[in-house]
Amino acid sequence: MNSKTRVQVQNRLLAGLPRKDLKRMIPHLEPVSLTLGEVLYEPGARIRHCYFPNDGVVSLLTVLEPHKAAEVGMVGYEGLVGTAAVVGLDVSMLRAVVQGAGSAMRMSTASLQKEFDASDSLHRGLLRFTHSLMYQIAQTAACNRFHKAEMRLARWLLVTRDRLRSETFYLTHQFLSLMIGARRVGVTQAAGSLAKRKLISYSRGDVRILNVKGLQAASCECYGVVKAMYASNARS
Amino acid sequence: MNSKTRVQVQNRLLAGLPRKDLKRMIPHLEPVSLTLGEVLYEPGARIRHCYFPNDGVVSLLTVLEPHKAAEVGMVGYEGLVGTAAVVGLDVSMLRAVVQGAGSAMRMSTASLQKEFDASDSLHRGLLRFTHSLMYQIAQTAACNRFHKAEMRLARWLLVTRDRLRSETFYLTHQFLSLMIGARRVGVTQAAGSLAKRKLISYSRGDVRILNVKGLQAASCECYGVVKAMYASNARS
DNA sequence: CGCGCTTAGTCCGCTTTCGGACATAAGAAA
DNA sequence: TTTCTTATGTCCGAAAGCGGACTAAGCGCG
Repeated sequence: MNSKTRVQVQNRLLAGLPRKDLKRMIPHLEPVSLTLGEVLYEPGARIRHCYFPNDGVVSLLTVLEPHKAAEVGMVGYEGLVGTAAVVGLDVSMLRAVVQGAGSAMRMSTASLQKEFDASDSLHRGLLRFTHSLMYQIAQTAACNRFHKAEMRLARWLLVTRDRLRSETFYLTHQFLSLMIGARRVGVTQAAGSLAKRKLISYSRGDVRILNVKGLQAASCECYGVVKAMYASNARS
Repeated sequence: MNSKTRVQVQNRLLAGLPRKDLKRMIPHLEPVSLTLGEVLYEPGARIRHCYFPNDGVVSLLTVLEPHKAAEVGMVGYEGLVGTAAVVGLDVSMLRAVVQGAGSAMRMSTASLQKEFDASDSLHRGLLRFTHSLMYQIAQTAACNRFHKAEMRLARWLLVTRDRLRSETFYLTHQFLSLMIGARRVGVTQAAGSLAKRKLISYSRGDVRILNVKGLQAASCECYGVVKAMYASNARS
């Protein structure tokens, strides 16, 4: 039994495929671990592999300057990182960075392009996911414009909690500031305010979510909107 | 000669199709005029038709509250309004509103879905356009976060100028405020500042761009970034 | 002509964020 | 233990944006 067959495929796009299609893909799928902070794509760089996360989370960031970026979307086990490469746009405009450690199945873009044409199921699943992601990004665009740092932080923590299925994770203020597109100081203040209200605790990178309901109340509606959108997408 | 055959198909997605594919689609394509301010989709409403603009521009907005919205993308003759419907997500999350009058070919989503499956060319063109749009939205998400109202306004005017191929157009401050996601007062101030520097003139809705170079300097880099992205996409 | 509607310009006080600098504090390394 | 590095917490003045209210200017229409 080699490492490939040992890995559980939890990715929803892959798991939803007919056995036949998945079997054909297996030889081209390489299990890889996603380590915290790992950068999968950098803007302007060629996309050589696409990633089907099994667990963990990958954040997509628009980078304006090296230390000025904002997260525009998150991809977990429900999707694929690198959708653009599938249609031939293989130079990334975004930075993709592992934000919650986990594992993924990766595939060269060339192989994936072939499979994309060969498997109707994969084709449909990918297109549908892409559009969900687009809506997520669109919601984030408005959120970035209108909602305060504290609300965005609360939203971000909730989304991350859902994805990682955990109430605690490791994050520095510096990292969070890149995610929600604020200054580190802004994160310190927002996190302090949430902590004061016992919604979270925070200690040197160790975040604990103490009160989910309360955190939802402190976040913006974008959390619920995007979650509902993904849920309805999963059903249909 | 009926009205259908009289209309010039200028839309790039349609014009790029093999004659055979286009011929098959013609009976299902209905020429419609896009009138300024017309709302094609409202969030939550079903998408019944998709639009291939020939000229004019359609803005895509994320709406948070009836009078709180931000534009996340613009679609003109290079694309299609309603891409999501093609993959079965036929409830719009965005508002689509005609921002520059013109004309389009429209098609029922059912017909378009069939053609999407039948025509490889259309299929490829649509997927590629969708990803360009996604990048555009992602850039806007960061722009909304980091750039000042005046820069966003300058960017918006430049993009609109490119799309409409005109140096003058009709826009109220109220309308612009929805586009760039600011208050009407914010638009008044920003427009006043640009006018003072002789980059534009503004009089009761009548906008004239006086100095393109200067306006570019006053705008954020997002203008160039998105423009370059579309250009490279058109080439490849 | 004049009323009323839409569009535009201004003012105010308040909150949020910015950019920069600086002072702790916890862990890791020496 | 001491030193370094990284992570946090705090403070400042300045800028931008918010929400609301109010004035003024153009325009159509009776």
